[in-house]
Amino acid sequence: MSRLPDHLTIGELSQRSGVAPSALRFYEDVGLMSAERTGGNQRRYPRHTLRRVAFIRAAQRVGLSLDEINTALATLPSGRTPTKADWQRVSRGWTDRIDQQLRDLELLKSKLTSCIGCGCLSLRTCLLTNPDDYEGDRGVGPAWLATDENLGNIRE
Amino acid sequence: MSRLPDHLTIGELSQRSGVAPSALRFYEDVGLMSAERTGGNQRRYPRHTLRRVAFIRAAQRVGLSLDEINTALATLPSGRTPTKADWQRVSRGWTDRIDQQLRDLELLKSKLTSCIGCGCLSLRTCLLTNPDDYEGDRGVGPAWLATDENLGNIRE
DNA sequence: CGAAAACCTCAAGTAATCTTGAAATCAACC
DNA sequence: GGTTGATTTCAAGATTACTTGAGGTTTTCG
Repeated sequence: MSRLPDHLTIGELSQRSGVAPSALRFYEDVGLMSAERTGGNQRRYPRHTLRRVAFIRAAQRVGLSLDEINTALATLPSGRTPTKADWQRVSRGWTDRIDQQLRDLELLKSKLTSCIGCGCLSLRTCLLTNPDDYEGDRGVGPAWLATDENLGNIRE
Repeated sequence: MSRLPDHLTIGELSQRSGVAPSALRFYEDVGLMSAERTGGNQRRYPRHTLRRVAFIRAAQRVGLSLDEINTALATLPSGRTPTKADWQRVSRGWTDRIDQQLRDLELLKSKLTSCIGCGCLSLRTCLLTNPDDYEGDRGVGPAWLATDENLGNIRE
């Protein structure tokens, strides 16, 4: 229980990271991590692998694909142990990314709110679906948005 | 061009909604929408179908799966045309959902920020991956977080 | 009328991220 | 040393949301 070995089995790493063994093997397959092996060919993970798994999961939560994570990891120096500065450089991008996501969500929310206000769900005015305005050739102005007749024919 | 027919072909609906024909057919397959047919079996969409497509895409942007969207649509009255109130009820849930997403992201960001501050990426302290705290039996206190030796063994 | 563009169905493929299962081996414990 | 639980590999399957292709029909337009 409290033995604190400096190598973890895949089961232990799974327990402690909350990532299924199958996922860990998968990460290895795609080159995101590696493992030492016992004489009997079982994986043994050095302790710092926990950090690597943390990195991967955190990056995923920021919305990176495994491919992108691989790329991000590749920008870390392979010759030497990454410094705090290296790590900060990489994770800085995440903060930016989160900020962008926050902005997107805020925008979506405000659009949705005005949609609820008018109750229309018009493709033209409610740009939930099309971030860029696009052409539709209906000749009806904004007034129709509020008319009851235009509402909710969603279920036909 | 400006004929404004009250039925659209799949190509027209695709153009105006920005959704590929194949996707529209797919939505029909999974029961998200329906279409009238010509004598020659081609789809013809009543104009309000645009709104339904808008609904679907908007819901997707809020993070709903097509299954969830189907469920949401099912809560709309099938006998009558949904009212503005019906529609607002449904989309209210979206706003809540967006708010939740915003909260999650803010939390993630603040955690990430403190992680960057210490540069550690410890599974225990940076709960990016595990929202709920969990047990790890290392006996080392917070102090190690700042030591250089613990940093960035991400690339082993 | 006849050609071209658009549409039809159905099956299969794609992409990402894993999970499951089978059959066999390894490690740990008494 | 044997039993049991953990681990191994490899192939195939799961899920979501579509796209692509083949082979054939319909619509439209000149």
